[in-house]
Amino acid sequence: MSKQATALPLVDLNADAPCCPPLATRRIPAETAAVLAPAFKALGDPVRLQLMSMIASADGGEACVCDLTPAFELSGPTISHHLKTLREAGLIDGERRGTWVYYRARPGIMRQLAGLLATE
Amino acid sequence: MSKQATALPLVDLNADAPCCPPLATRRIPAETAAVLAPAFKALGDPVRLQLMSMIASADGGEACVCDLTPAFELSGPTISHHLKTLREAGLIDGERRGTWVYYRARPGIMRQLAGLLATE
DNA sequence: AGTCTGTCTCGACAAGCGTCGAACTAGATG
DNA sequence: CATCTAGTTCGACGCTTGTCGAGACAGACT
Repeated sequence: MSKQATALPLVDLNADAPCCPPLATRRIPAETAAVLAPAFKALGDPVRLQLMSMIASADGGEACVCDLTPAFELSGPTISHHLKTLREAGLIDGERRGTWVYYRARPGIMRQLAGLLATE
Repeated sequence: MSKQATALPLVDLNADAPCCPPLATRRIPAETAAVLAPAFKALGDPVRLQLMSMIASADGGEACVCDLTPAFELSGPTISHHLKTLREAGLIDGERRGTWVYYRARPGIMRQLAGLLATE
């Protein structure tokens, strides 16, 4: 349930400190782009962007799938698929507790992405 | 050359002030997600992420296609296609000056995206 | 006008993605 | 054990995307 994209080279997506200077400050190396692009890609779908926001802004920092699914006019498998995509991009982490599954945001990678886009 | 995604409702991608509170503060409305997701999607390709960085970090704030293309092992049409994608996402703006075409980053939307991801 | 160079458009192709229903698994509860 | 519910996985379907080569277009320079 906490499966990670396996082999995260050179860039630590969980670090608190920014991995790299803003995109506009210095040209991103190809390896960095290869690691970070999938995270942006995962956020590049309206449903996943909303899911991400619902999870990150949820009370207690976590959201139950049972609360996420009915917020969309989409089938359960489709929501599950989007959550898997976010998970494999390293943006969220899921945990089963009894009957329900809860997801929480991984703050490290969010900081990496925000730092990269910073214009300062 | 400065074609825009036409009809930007509710959210002004060029504004200097953030359009909305961070993703983790309040749940993003569907309309906002629909407007912002395409920008993340455009950044969700390693080549485009590098292009974006090369343009945004270039001397004078602009980069010539003639300098961008040879930086990748890709055909001219492919680079041109990626630049068009970034353009249509509102991330860059192109201008022809004589023989060459120059692209520059649109700082407003970058701020919107960074603000949305801010964890504060 | 002719030509050369830089960039874009077009058409094609394989690969990837979003969606669904059906079938499956994990826990809870009878 | 039987059954019910919450989520996930699987297989399939059409649509989108990344890539290319061929050709078109725009300026510069003979």
